[in-house]
Amino acid sequence: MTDFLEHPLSEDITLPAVLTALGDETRLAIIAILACNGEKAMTCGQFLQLGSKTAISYHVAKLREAGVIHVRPDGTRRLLTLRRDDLEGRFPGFLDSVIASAASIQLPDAQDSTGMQDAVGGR
Amino acid sequence: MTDFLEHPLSEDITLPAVLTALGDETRLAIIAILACNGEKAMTCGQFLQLGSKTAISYHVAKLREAGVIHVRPDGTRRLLTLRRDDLEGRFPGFLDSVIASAASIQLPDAQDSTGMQDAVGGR
DNA sequence: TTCTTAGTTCAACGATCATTGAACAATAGG
DNA sequence: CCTATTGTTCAATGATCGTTGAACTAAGAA
Repeated sequence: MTDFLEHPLSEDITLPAVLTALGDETRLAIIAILACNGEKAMTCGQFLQLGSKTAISYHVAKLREAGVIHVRPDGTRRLLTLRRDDLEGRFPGFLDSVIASAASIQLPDAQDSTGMQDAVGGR
Repeated sequence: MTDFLEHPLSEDITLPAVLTALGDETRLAIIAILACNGEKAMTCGQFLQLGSKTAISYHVAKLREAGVIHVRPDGTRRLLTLRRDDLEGRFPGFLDSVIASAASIQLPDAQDSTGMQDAVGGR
């Protein structure tokens, strides 16, 4: 596993890149879930409701490369956090409005019918 | 010219569609210019600095289909306006933050070196 | 009518996208 | 050691994207 995860510097985060990164239902769901999880980091595995292991890895990389999230290796896991402060500094008010609007979107539910089960609470 | 231009109803405007529509430098420039033009409508021809006639037509259609702008036929022209109220109703604060952030992006300048010349005023 | 202006439509093209499955790497636990 | 667990990488696939140029439509002006 390449341990040097590239993150753009705050000042290198661009609006088109962020908009493109968020213009996908899966990635929007990821940041919505991250946001309503407070400051706590989450792992890739907690998003498997949204797609295959490979797909999540792909989308997480997109969000990281755009500067939307930070990814920190922790053993075999990756701890994901929203880059709230960096985004607020670059595009004031933007992330909050996106999160507020995205929160009302129904998450693509997993292959059972028990509702969100522990989609947000983690496991 | 098909005179029935399809616009999504306000309640059918989705966040992923809007984010995707704005995740392109040319389209971001279009809405930034529209925004700093106040309430006044603009025509496609006023954006030819940003690309060919065909390209502008393509991007304007994308913005319209996503619900970001309204397009009204007026003779052979199309009068473009931002759907400010509809977007504010659906995603409060979103458009303003995007416009504020996009305003500081340098517009792709035309093929001369005189700066922005009449980038906003049209030709 | 003819000519011009404003914009659309179409087919083509190369580029990027999102997904899949198989293989792999790295850590953790027995 | 062996074996899960967690996540990445790769090649392949079909879909969508953004641009181009040519042809076209619609309206206005001479």
